[in-house]
Amino acid sequence: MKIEYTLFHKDKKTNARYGEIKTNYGTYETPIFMPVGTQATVKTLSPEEIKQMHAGIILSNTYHLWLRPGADIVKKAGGLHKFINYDGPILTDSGGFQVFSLAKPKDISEEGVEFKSHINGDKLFLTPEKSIEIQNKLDSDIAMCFDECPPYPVTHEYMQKSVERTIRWAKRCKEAHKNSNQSLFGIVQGGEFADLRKYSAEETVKIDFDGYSIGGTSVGEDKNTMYKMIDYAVKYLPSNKARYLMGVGEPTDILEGVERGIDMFDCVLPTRLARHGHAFTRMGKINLKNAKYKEDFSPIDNSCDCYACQNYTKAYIRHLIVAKETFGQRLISIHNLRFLIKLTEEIRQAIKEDRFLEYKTNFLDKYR
RNA sequence: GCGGAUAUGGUGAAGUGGUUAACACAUUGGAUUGUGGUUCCAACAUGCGUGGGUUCGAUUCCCACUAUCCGUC
Repeated sequence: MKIEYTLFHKDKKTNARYGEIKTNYGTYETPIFMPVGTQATVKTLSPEEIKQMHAGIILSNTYHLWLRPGADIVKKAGGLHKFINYDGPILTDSGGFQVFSLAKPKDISEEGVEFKSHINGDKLFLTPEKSIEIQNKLDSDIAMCFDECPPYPVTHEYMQKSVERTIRWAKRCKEAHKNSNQSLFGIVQGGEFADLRKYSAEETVKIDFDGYSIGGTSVGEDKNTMYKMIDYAVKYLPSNKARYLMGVGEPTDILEGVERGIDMFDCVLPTRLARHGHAFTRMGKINLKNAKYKEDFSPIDNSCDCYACQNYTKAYIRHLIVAKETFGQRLISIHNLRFLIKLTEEIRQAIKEDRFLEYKTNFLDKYR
């Protein structure tokens, strides 16, 4: 079956909403944060550890899995869930963002995008139909439309052409998508332009997808611009479908997104920061490599219930990171992901009790 | 004991008779938002073993001393 979104409660003072998403692999409350596992693994972590931190949906990636090991191999394995031994829901990104972010140089035409593999330089051609075909083979629960994610900033003229093309591609994605067990999300683009966000949202909604996401954020714009991009788009999205803000994962931005009516977030930040020794705490982000933690035998965050905080000290984790031991990367990854997941748990509770703004203010008061 | 060589920041190591003494590692900060896990940026020797001398000026030339290394007895 397709996923089903149910809205339970809307905050009285803001657009924040509490709901749930029913999937073939369980039901999950929203707002939700989704860990990213680009290459069919959340870097450094096992599926068991992902489950232990009460994660719901995880992400994987069309582009990366297409190049390696190849969609057919995943299909032969019995689909992504079996291949990676994860029995929770999986969302696959379409490859649109990767084409933009790492497969340069690229040549965008109406048919699709020609670019070079970042692995071996192979000439590749990705189209909406191809992306959907790959995602079908991967057998994820939620597939994303193949879109163009233009850099920031770009002229209104360019963005308009890009948005129109992304809408035509969205139609082709919908047309190519036949899998009744897989949901398909449309993506709203339009950069920082209010009129284009509106146009993109309205046209994408007309095509009728199982959920909608806001793309083209966190590509270098400042935070206020990003919040405006959300505002411009979200008001044209139907309230009975899930809304997904792509690539956003700073605690501050999650709160701002939730306030504006976003249900789903994903971000590489918690795991990437972890690999570089940075950890989220209630008081803000800290750099565990800092010399001041050499003899700090307290956990990363006293109030955290994660495996790392229950068992290990800053001094030890700092040593592991400085010594480039992967166990350190794992411990902080576990902590950072759990931190964001717990944040969304608390957000949901706050929305239920109509005190989201109060919660947000309290959180931001201490954070940073 | 004799002969020879070398002495540059935490480490390895460039370099020059004259403005800011390369670079790398380490260290210390910072960055990172639909992940190219090993990335990027920045700071870091007021001084070139010690003491004299030559020179307008010496880390660079000369002398002594000290230390280290090699050879030799």
